[in-house]
Amino acid sequence: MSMTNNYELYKVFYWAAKMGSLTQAAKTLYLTQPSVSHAIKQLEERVGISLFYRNAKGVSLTQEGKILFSYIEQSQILITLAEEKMVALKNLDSGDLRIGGSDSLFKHYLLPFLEDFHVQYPGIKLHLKHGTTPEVISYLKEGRIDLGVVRMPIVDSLLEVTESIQLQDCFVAGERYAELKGQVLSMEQLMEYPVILFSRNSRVRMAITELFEKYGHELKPDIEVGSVDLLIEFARRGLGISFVTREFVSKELKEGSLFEIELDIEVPPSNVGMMIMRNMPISTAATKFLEMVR
Amino acid sequence: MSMTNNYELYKVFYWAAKMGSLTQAAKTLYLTQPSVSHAIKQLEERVGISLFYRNAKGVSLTQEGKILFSYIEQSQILITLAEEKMVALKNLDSGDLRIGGSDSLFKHYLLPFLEDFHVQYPGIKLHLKHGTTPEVISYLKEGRIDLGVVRMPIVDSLLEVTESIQLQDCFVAGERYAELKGQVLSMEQLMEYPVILFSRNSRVRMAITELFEKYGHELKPDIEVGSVDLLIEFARRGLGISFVTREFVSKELKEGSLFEIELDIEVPPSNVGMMIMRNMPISTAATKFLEMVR
DNA sequence: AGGAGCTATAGATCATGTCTATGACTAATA
DNA sequence: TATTAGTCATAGACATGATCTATAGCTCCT
Repeated sequence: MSMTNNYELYKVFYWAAKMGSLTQAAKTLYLTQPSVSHAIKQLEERVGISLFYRNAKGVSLTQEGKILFSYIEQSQILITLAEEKMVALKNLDSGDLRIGGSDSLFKHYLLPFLEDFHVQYPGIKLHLKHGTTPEVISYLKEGRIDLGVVRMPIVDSLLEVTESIQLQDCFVAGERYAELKGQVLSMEQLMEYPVILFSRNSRVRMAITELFEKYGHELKPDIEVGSVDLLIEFARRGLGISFVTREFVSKELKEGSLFEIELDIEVPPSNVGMMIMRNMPISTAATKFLEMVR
Repeated sequence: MSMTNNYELYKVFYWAAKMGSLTQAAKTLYLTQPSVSHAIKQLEERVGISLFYRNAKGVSLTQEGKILFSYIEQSQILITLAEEKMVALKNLDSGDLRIGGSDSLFKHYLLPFLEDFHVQYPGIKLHLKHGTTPEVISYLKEGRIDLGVVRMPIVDSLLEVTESIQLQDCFVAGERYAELKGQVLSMEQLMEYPVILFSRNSRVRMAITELFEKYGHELKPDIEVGSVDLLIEFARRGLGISFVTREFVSKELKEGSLFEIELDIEVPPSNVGMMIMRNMPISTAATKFLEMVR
């Protein structure tokens, strides 16, 4: 298929032409002069055209050699650029890191790591793609993100999930329901108040719904919102009792604008999971980021 | 200097990426699948980055692999174009043929060959560079022409000269000097008439001047012209006796507008010489042309 | 469950790229 | 003019490493 069947010869040709000397080319290529001489001879034989004039001070291209060189030069430059680019990617001087997850996890969990990473590797472009857990999983499988950050549990044989910090979800309310402070509510009691939940198909929403179901209750929210920020804000304004991740409202709990409502059952804690594709190579940037998170 | 130290690997990479399958790449490259697998593995190790995802139906590029491919693809395309160009040059579907010589030799000697050559190899561009013999020789040495066509003798150790047809120079005149028809003139007698010669540093001019000198005469032209056409035209119009190459005025001699003046000495014939550089590779086009001329 | 793809691995083989040593040549020196 | 110092070419030995065969492991599809 290829005329020469050895592209290595073009590298030798390139340097021989560029240096105007087989001896110099040999030095550049860390070869001996006879090797270069032999390589050029071979190339000429395979192409079937003389490419160089040999004279006492070195070599110079023939008419045909010049034509060949005009192509090969470009080709070699591209390879050099490619190699430089690869080194940059490896050194994390350049590249992309694409992470999928929920806005809340980005904001409340990942942000400090992202900041550190960006400071340390400013050449890496960060792409944050938010979506629900199933969306993030499919992004991952489609190769549109390098890693996904979601709430556990995840069961998918194609994914490799490493658990990160543990988070505790809980119900919180604002001053409006101050009478509940210090009390321990049953599920029935809780459900008498307006409940604010995250929108469907969120993992946290599913978890609490399932927990209530286990005890024979159907937890139906009075208000359904699409962001953790709204969940917090609504609770503060007294619109109801929000089910949120305790760690994400630590500021509000501390300053007292929200308080936690204790239940007579235990809401099981859940972990943050970092997902990557199983048995698939992972980019240098993603590897480095995962190391940082641990 | 080079990261991979084997550009051959890029060829394998290119085809593996292009085909999306190591097995298919192997077929394209006339290799076995393990060879390709091994080559890709090596490239990945040397670059230090995973380039492919391996899955059950073949391989697909990673993010980094895609970046590498964007460079390598261009590079490979250029090499392919280069190889196609080389084949075209070799097959004389493309290329240049640069010939140096005098206008008169082009017109009266080389023209039919040039026509034949052009018909047979229409893809080859012809460059005719006219000049005096020393000029043609220096063009040749500077590599600005592939071959030179001049009048013999040429003595230059750097040149390889092959003699071609023999030409006979002679004096001719037009009707104005009809009285000289049939006469045999001595040099002295000839010199009593106005003599028209080609401009200095032409080989023919030098030859006749030297011949006269040998007999103790100094041949000084009354008119000096720069082209053979003018030499002929001036003689026809009776401005004097021109020293021309007999073969170049055969038409005029036949139709009677010019007649040859016989001398009592013999003007030695001289050959046309085709010059190329000694010990220098010669282009395919030039080789073919030389073959045609013989 | 079985078959038909795919890629990976191990180990043997042998082609060929590379080396050393030397020669031939040219150009610029002494 | 002889010498020297550079060039590239050639020959033959050597060893690297590219390539092969054989085989295994895996995934998908029937």
